[in-house]
Amino acid sequence: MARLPVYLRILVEQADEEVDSISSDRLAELAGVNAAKVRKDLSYLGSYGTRGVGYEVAYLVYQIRRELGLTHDWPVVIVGAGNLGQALAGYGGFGERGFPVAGIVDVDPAKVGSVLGGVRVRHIDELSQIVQSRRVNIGVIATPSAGAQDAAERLVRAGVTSILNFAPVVLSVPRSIEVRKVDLAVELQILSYHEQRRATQSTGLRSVGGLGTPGATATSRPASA
Amino acid sequence: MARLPVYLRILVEQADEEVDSISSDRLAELAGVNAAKVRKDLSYLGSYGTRGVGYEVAYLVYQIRRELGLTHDWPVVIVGAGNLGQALAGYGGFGERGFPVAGIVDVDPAKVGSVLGGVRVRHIDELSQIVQSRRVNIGVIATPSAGAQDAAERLVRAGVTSILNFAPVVLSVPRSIEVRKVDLAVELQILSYHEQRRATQSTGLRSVGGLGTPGATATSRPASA
DNA sequence: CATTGTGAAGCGTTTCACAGCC
DNA sequence: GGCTGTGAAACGCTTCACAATG
Repeated sequence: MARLPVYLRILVEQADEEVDSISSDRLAELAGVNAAKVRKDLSYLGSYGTRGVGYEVAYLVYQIRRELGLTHDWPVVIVGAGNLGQALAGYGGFGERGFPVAGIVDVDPAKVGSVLGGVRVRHIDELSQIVQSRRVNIGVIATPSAGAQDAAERLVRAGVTSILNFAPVVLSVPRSIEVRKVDLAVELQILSYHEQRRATQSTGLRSVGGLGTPGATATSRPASA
Repeated sequence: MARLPVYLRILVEQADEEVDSISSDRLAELAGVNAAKVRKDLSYLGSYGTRGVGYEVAYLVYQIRRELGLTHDWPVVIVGAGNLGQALAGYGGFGERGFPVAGIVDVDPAKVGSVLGGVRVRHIDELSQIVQSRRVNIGVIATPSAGAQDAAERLVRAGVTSILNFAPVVLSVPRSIEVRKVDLAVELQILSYHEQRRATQSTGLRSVGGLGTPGATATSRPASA
């Protein structure tokens, strides 16, 4: 599931380069995964490749877009106009990829009014109004930890049904709400874990064991030709 | 593995609130996971709880920190001083959590010299020098997609052994390098997939099936008392 | 007697391996 | 001949269930 967006990006790139047919082998190589996995994944879409040939790029792009619901835009609203909120709003790739920023809100009246990436920061009390008038389904939480739960509750009350949470807290929301979390500290700590293993392994300071590193965890394999 | 940092954060919070003993049940509730999972996870650390009582918070914090290699700081270097790089540098929580920003570099001479979050932006040619003098092991790629592979190669050449990549591309690096990826577009597209399912399910436009949503995927469960 | 630690079962995902097809 | 589609095996992670124990 998390791989479909990756395939999609690669396929779009390939289409830009006038490639119109691709094998599972090649796609796997570009995506840094196993070819059998690519075929299994694509088989769930019900879309068919051609045996002996491969998959038609344009058709696959269409199918994946369809499956992911990317046939139309999904406006998002950002809660929190601090460093991160500003960066997200300013990052053009958001709108480009079908997720235009319908609004940014903050609790701090001092932040209201400034313009970020073409969108004016509004007060959080206007959240419901933005969500309703712009038909927003997806909310992004870019507040400090302390404000995240409140932001989530406001988003849910406003009618948002999916949340992307950048705050390092476990949100408590109704189970019908889809939540995804991006936690920078967690990512860095996982890297730190590997660095530490590296260090202790070579010096033999610690005996054995530790948590598993099956093969090459989350690591991208070289994909050059 | 990815859960240890979450436990750690919660345990530190609990310690701040003067809680000195915690059961797997309670920790599981706060972390939004199953209690058996917590116990299994903690058992890998070799750290022992007390049957009938629970785990000693301070001791667990120490053990997890140790396992994750968080007993000392890991300076990081950020490549790319655009929106995201700026936000990352400006985000204080980075240094607080043991990952001080040792430097920010950019290819664009126009960006060099400005100061972000107390760190002056330097030219990418100085990367090696920063990595070596500051003993940096972890690099963060915050460049546009087009520059990411080059950034990765420079980081590796400079001696970095772990990379956190925010660019939506599959990096090709030696297998000894640990890479983690944070892809905002992928996260949003996964949410879009769920939104789309929601929409089609209720209107019955599409028949059945689709990719699995086992239970409540990646969703945090309510954890209130 | 509440709670840990852990074998064993359950389950979803990955990989293999090859039949089927163009 | 080359490549897809897919049963079946392998694997790893999650959950159960309960014996062990402070």
